[in-house]
Amino acid sequence: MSNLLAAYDRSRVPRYVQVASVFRQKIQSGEWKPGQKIATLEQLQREFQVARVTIRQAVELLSQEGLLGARRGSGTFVAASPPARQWLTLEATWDALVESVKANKPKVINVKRQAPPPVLKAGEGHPADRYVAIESIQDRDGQPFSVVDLRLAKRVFDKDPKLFVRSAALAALDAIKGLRVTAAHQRLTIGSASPEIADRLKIGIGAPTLESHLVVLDQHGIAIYVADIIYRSDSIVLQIDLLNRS
Amino acid sequence: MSNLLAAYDRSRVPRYVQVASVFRQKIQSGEWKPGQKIATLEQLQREFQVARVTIRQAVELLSQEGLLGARRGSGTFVAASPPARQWLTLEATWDALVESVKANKPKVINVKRQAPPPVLKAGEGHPADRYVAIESIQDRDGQPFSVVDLRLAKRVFDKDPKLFVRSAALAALDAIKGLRVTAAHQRLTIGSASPEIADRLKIGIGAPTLESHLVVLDQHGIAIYVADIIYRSDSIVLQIDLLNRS
DNA sequence: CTCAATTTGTTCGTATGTATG
DNA sequence: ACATACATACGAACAAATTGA
Repeated sequence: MSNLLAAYDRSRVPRYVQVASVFRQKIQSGEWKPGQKIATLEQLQREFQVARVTIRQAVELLSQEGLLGARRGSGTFVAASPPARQWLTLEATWDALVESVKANKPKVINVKRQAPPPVLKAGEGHPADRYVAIESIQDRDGQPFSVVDLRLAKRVFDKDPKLFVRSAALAALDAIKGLRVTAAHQRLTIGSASPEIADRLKIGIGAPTLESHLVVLDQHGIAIYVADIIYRSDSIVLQIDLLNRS
Repeated sequence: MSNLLAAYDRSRVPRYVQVASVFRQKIQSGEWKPGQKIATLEQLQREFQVARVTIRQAVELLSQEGLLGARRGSGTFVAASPPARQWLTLEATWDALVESVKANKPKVINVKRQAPPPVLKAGEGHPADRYVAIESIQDRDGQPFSVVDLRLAKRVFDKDPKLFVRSAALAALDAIKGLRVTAAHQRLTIGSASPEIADRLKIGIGAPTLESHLVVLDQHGIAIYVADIIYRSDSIVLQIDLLNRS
């Protein structure tokens, strides 16, 4: 085994939190099965090269999350039915994406009728004359899972303002007649939550996020839809059919 | 402005680390430009609602990373040329993916001629008779960026064992004659690094990772290639053309 | 049933890190 | 830089519950 102590120090996260995140992963991956008794504190202490109290703190943390339960004299056990993770599937094709966002009812936070144009990189088309900005939060089961900062070409927005505010803009785009989408491109990266985002997604500041930069072009190569979408990183799955036979 | 103090407490990461991660994001996103003078400690202290020393600690952390520099009496400045991030683009179509991995020279850590079959979920095809396991690390510029845990159908592996060990297995798959790939599916999630992975990728334990579960089926629906690939989450971009007109 | 071994829970002392004013 | 308070981390010891011989 390699040098664990050096690994702990590569991060400034408290050790018991690091240990807890390893435990959590083991439970969620199924390496530790529901109801199973895990190793004793002493064994774990040796395995993770930390003090017993530190293991205890990690166990304590996961007990609060409902993933572990410790019983004095008998041992520590994985919960019989650990809280199931609610996965949210991100789609990687236009049709599937539009279909999946139809169910969304965004909470609109802010609408600016006159907004500065979005920053477009090479290959992201030409800017429209004017843009409208729409900020919104997407929920599922009352839990926020993404924050959307959208620039929409005003010309497009004006075709049906209410529709764009009431429903997911992508679905609205698809529904509008006489509009031809000729290119749609998504760029995904992993970032960390700013204070505003952390507040809106109910996650910690600096917690990992999945950031999507989504650009849609019309038949003239004009960027009519430019969104920066930030998802909470737990509970997000991206499914990609590499051969595109849907 | 919302309640920052509650947001800090949602995470057990030290405050100055949280503040530092916000600063880092501002620099990397370009909101704070190279060479620019940032706000004074007093202003930042008010904005972030933390003590002065806490801001100082965050600045200190980023100074060590070469992103900030503080000069007594004059202020704190963004580095003139912050260390550029090396982006690694993940492709979302078979052809682009195969093309992109051709340049990879994996460091093979371990090869097992007889390995247990991979765990296949619904829609991931049928298992082959026998599998070979290959563990490897992918580097770029001497920096490890991913760890691959691969199960390869033995029948396929035996067609050219050296090729599979020497080059990226996906490219090798594509190169082998008489093999028809009929489906290839990728499932991406965001996870956290186990001690082993942390050690191999030179990141902190529990640091966010991008996990790819990649399954390739042959003409009989047999899962001939099943890989679990773990990437460091910084420096990864996923490009998706939603309309597939490449 | 009793006893001893096992296992978690709790506390003490100490040192260092974090956070505030 | 200082004073203060609390969190983290370690090692060690002891208490309390459980188990099985």
